[in-house]
Amino acid sequence: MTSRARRVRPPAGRPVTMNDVAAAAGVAQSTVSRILNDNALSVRVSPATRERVLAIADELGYRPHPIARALRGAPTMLIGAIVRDITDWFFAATIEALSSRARAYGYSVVLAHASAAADEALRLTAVLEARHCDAILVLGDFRGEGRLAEDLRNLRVPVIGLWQGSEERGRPFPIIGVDNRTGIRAAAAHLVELGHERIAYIGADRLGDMEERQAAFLGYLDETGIELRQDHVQLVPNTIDGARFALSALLERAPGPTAIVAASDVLALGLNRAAFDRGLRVPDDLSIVGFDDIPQTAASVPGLTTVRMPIPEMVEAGLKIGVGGDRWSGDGRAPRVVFQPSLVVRQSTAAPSSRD
Amino acid sequence: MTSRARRVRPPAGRPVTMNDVAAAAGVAQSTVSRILNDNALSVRVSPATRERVLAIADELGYRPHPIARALRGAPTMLIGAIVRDITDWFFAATIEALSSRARAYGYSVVLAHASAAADEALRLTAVLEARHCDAILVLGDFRGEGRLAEDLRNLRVPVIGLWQGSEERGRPFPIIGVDNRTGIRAAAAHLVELGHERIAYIGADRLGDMEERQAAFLGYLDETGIELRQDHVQLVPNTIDGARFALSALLERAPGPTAIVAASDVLALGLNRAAFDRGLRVPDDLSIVGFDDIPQTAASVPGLTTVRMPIPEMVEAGLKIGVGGDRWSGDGRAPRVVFQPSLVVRQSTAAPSSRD
DNA sequence: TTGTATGCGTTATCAG
DNA sequence: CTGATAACGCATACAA
Repeated sequence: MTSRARRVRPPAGRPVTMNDVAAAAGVAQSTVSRILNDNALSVRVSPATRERVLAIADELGYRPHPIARALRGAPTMLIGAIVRDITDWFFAATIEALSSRARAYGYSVVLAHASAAADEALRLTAVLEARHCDAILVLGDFRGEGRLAEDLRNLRVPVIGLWQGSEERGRPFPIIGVDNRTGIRAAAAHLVELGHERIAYIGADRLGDMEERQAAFLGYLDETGIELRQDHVQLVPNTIDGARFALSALLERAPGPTAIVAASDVLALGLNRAAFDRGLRVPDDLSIVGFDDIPQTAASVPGLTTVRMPIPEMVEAGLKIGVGGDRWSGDGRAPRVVFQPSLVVRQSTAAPSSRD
Repeated sequence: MTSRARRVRPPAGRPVTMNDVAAAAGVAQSTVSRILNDNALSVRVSPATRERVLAIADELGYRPHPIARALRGAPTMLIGAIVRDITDWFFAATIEALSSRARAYGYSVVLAHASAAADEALRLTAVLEARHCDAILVLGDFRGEGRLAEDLRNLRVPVIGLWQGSEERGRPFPIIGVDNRTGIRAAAAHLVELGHERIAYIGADRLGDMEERQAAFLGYLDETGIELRQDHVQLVPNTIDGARFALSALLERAPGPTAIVAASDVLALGLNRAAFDRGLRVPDDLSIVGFDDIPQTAASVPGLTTVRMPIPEMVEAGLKIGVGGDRWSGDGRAPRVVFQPSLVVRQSTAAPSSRD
């Protein structure tokens, strides 16, 4: 250890910059920069200075300043997730999958939920912070939030929509969705095959995917000639309590349904709990089939028959388009990817009991 | 509209900067800057130029560049959340609460989960991106991730730990926790009052809070003179499947427990489902009490007796210390806030059935 | 009242 | 091989 080996720590209380390292090493700051990112550089530095600078950088505890890098145009390695309602278990599961998958790409996730009291200022905020991000995933349907759509349109970063419903209104960004029609028809067909004849539907209003599921349900019953009472279609908030409310409405006029198709697992699980609270046994007195296959179904008593949504695969597809190999150039038609759901039969569905 | 009214849009394909606005308005960039943040400025600009510049900024669609601002030292309005396991429903609920509360402060949340395959590089990443943030909340116990702790220590931003367990090892940052002892004793006392005598415990290993709960449970049984069989304490992963495994183990040697204290709701819900799959009725054959009162309990059949964790309040306290009015100066002892949990009795607990 | 100049921490392009 | 120097977009002390 030479007499010069002990170097002056720059005044603690301030992060160590390249300048500090350069000063301590007696070289130019640009030299430090070159050494510290030697990856794709054409110029080479002498092993001697490299060693020295690296050692000093380490000793001083130098850490690159991501914001300064970002200002220079480097990617921020941040993915923005604009989510309609983070309290919705479905979107929670989505964020979980997104966060996990994003990490595989080296990205982290910035949450911006626009839900509920989404007044103008907040929508703007969500968009402003978006400029921190390398890509934005819009999770869920944001119809009615006209301003958000417009803000997104003016953004410089790629935007990918997931679960936006399938309407083709010339959206300027890629969309990833699911074949709701196939999913719902599988669910309804399953109930019909079990022998149910009074099948109800509960869903939520104003949400693209939900509306498609409702239409698919009505279409299927129509085709198969099964009668559907008007009051056996209930539209409620997509919550546990919403489902409770829906069940009350469905049972108001006898005979009630022997089976219910719920447009989401949240509603299905809420239905299941509400049925229990009313003393109805599932599936003996009431069959329930959900949609999404969220992780919460693993704790459901009884196990929930549902339509599996390939959440991880869909998120992965979104990442590929946003920051991965499938990046969309922005030319021509925005790509649309549609995934196929599949029925998962568990214990919440059975043949209608004979006493009906 | 004068002949000069149509101004040249700066070459689309690049965000509009203050310079663009300045050029279009024929003023200096600094003037634009002054006008655009007129808040606490001592200097005044002429109403004429102000009008003009504002109009042009609007016309050009100027948006401030948050990264440039951040480089100048402005807060990023980002809160980092380092979470041990985002698939854990408890932490999912925490993130939900955090995201909601943070918005009230004008902040968004950056997720960085360090879980599972947390190799060195990733830990560093988590810390690097941290410099984007104005504060960091560490959710859950990270013992064993020694490097993370060290990295956090060197950080320039305030760090607040939540649910780290209560050990007082001279941590250099504020901690917010819950009184595990009181919570577990309330749960156990409830079962004892119902008449249970064979009470088991299941929890997870290596987690600060979990260990405290276990110790509290053992201590309580000891005090009240209730016998505890060695194999009636099961340590498993904090998952639905972990609980399933634990139940198998608990029932291996007759007589099995008539009641189980689970160290988390995830375990309790898993237990409930596993009991159902084995044909055990809850609470008739088996009483279950959980810990946390996560939102998923609202869908549980039957309703889960549990110990309520004041998640929103705790998150709020963390935000107050990190970015709110209770900011910690860094001097003296780091503050510790301990919240009190409370028992919520629902349907998963009852007196042991007489056939036992 | 407004313009000029400087710096925040990097990276990149020049010269030397 | 290395050292100046100029951006990146913005805020601000200082000069006019």
